[in-house]
Amino acid sequence: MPKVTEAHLEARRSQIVDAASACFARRGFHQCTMNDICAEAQLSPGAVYRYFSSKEEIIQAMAEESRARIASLIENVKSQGGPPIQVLDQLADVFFAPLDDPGCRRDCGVDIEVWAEAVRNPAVGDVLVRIIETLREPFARIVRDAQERGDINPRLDADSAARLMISAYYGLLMQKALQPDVDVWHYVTALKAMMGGFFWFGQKLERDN
Amino acid sequence: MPKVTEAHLEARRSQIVDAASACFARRGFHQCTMNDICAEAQLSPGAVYRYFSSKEEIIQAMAEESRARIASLIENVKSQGGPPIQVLDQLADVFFAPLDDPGCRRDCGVDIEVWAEAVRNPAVGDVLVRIIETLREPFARIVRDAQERGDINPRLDADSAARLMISAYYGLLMQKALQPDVDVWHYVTALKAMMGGFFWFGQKLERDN
Amino acid sequence: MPKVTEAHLEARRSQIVDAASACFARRGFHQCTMNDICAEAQLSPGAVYRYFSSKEEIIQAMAEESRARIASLIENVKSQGGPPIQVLDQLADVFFAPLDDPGCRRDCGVDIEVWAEAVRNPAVGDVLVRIIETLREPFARIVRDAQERGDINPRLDADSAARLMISAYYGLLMQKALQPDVDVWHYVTALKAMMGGFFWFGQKLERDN
Amino acid sequence: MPKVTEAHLEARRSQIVDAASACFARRGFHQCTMNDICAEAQLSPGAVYRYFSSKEEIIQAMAEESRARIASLIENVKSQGGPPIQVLDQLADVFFAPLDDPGCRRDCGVDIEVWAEAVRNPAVGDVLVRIIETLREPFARIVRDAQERGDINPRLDADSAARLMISAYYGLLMQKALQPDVDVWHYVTALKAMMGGFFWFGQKLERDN
DNA sequence: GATGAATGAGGCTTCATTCAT
DNA sequence: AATGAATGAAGCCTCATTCAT
Repeated sequence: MPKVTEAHLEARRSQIVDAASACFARRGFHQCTMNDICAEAQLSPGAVYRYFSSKEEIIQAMAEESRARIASLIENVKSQGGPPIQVLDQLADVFFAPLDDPGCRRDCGVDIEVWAEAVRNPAVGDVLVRIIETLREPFARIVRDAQERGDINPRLDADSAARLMISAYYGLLMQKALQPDVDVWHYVTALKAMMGGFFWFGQKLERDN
Repeated sequence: MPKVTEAHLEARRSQIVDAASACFARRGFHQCTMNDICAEAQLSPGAVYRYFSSKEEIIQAMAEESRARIASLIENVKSQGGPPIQVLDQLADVFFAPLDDPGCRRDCGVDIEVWAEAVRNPAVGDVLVRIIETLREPFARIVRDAQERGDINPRLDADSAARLMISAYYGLLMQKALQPDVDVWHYVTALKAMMGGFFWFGQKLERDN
Repeated sequence: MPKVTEAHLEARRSQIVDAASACFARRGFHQCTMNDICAEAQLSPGAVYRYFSSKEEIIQAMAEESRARIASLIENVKSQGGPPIQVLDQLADVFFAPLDDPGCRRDCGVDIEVWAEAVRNPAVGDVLVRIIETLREPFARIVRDAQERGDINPRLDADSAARLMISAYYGLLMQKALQPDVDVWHYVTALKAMMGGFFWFGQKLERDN
Repeated sequence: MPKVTEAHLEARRSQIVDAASACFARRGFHQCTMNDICAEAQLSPGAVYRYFSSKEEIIQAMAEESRARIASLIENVKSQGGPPIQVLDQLADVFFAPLDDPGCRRDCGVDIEVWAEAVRNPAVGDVLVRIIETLREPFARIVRDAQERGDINPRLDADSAARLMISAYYGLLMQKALQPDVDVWHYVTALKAMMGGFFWFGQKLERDN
């Protein structure tokens, strides 16, 4: 009956990662002790260490969960089809909506800490690189497809355009972490205008305002 | 003799902050001990604590030094005058150039760690907010000035535009920290194209390619 | 059906003690966890604890097994009869032969650890004392018998002589544990020479070379 | 003034090693915590870790101290000169005397634990090997010298003879650790008889009884 | 002003043992 | 009889900070 065990194993791992997320959000990585996580997960240290062999591995799992969430977000939007501009619009909406949540400050903080961790910790770094690639590839593909169809200036570097969009997202995330009052939708409007003026020949700027 | 003392005090503080920067770049904040910093600064712990009352205060000072550097960069460019588009172009060049340095990975790492620290630590947070404002204000002013002169679409939210530029900078910084091979100048070209298509009515996209 | 149960119980205990011996030989007592032992024995912790109520009890059982082996070795040799000097010779051969095995380093290590354990742990201590007595008694008896028959100097303290023989064995065991290249048979030859010159009046030294 | 520092450093190391010896004697290595040692040494954990980077390193230092003590014992006796048989006699007296102390059980226990540690821990193993060699070499040299002078049977393997003497010492140490009532001087008498009968042609057994 | 030895709270992790199933 | 997930006390060690000199 590996089914039960497998399910149980995943349930426990989730339980722990969720508890860790909550703790990290509350106090940050380095202020947060394993005991905090254990208490939050209502598990003993020994139990937690059955599922993760170190604090770092929990962070890794958290990053990976984050990656999977992002990948499925993108997949969802892409699977609905539609013209590139609409796909990009929807992606923008889907990604930025959570940043408008008043409680997002916490999650943004964790995201930045994960990023900081990634710089020093190759295992986490790999996951973050995969997140970047998970974002960059579909963005770049959309741009390239549109370029082939003649909708976008063909001389534009698709990868750089994709990276700019990634920057738009993470850059706002960072700013919101410190200044929660920044207006997300004004920012998104400006972003869309930028993408519109940028990408589509003859696109009217007015559409975005 | 307050003059001498003052100078000495500042020299020591600089010495310590520089040592700390080097250590942080090498191993990261939380991996880096006060002893590491003391060794790097060739000072005893007691001496270091004469100038900074905690590790956190050193980080704060480091962030503050970073802010001052950024402010003076901007001041330099602005003081040269010229039309807004040219000022922005030059700002972009000045800011992004260091990211093209092969050794920038380290410094980017420290920047991100400072950001993570800022989220949990109000004193550092304040400094980082001032950095954001140091960037946002002149950017927004340039946009607003251009709007008043009719050079930029008046319906655009100047603050959001400024924040997008900040995002473009920190977003690349983050990506470079994990993927040092990203091409900075392709990215900057795309960024300028975006700003061009975005801001200036009638501006030709071709100018950016 | 107590017979079946009894047999099963003993089989399980043996299985566990053997597994423990293997683990201890591999990594040492204190480096070796109950889980290691369980894995080696292909048994769950719960099962192991059904047969032994603590790790210490396993060590005790291992020591006891060792004692039984030693006792039967001696019994075997003694049951073959023969003059004392020949019995001693054969005992020496039987005891020292295993120390000549290239893999003996491991077993020697375990023996020494058991000895160390015995010092702190009365239960194990008792078993080790019985081992000493298991050796001392027959040795001393052989000496005393020979003294009564006039073959050995009657003024010699039989117990001390027996203890010297025990020392000769365990002393080499210790040296082999650290220096596996020590030549066992040179050592044994010297030992026999010593015993010969020592015990038997008129015995020629030359017999041992 | 490196003098002060150097002296202080050695004093502290001694203080710590002494405290550790006391603790180990009382409770054994693995039952003894770093905190126990700190308390015994009246030092904080941090202080202890300034001088030794791990518990294991303390054990190593203890073993090394033991080696030095043994080496100087031997040096002392040898420097007094005299015929080989007399040197050996004196060495025996000097080595075995401490085993007659009623409190020796503790120290014997520590010695055995060090030996057990040496089997698993190469650093300690090296020190123990040096101890063996510190004993073996002078013993073997004495034997060889006597052989050259014709005092000892030349066909005897000097190294094996030396190792037998080492065994005589450590073997008794082990037995005393478990059976403190063993009579040391009976044992030594028997040992000397053995060496006498063994080594010296024509030597009368009666001299040893 | 400077030194650096000392402090000591507290972090991460291990592992012998238990107990619900 | 057996399983193996869970427990939780306790160990080793770190490191920001202090203070006697």
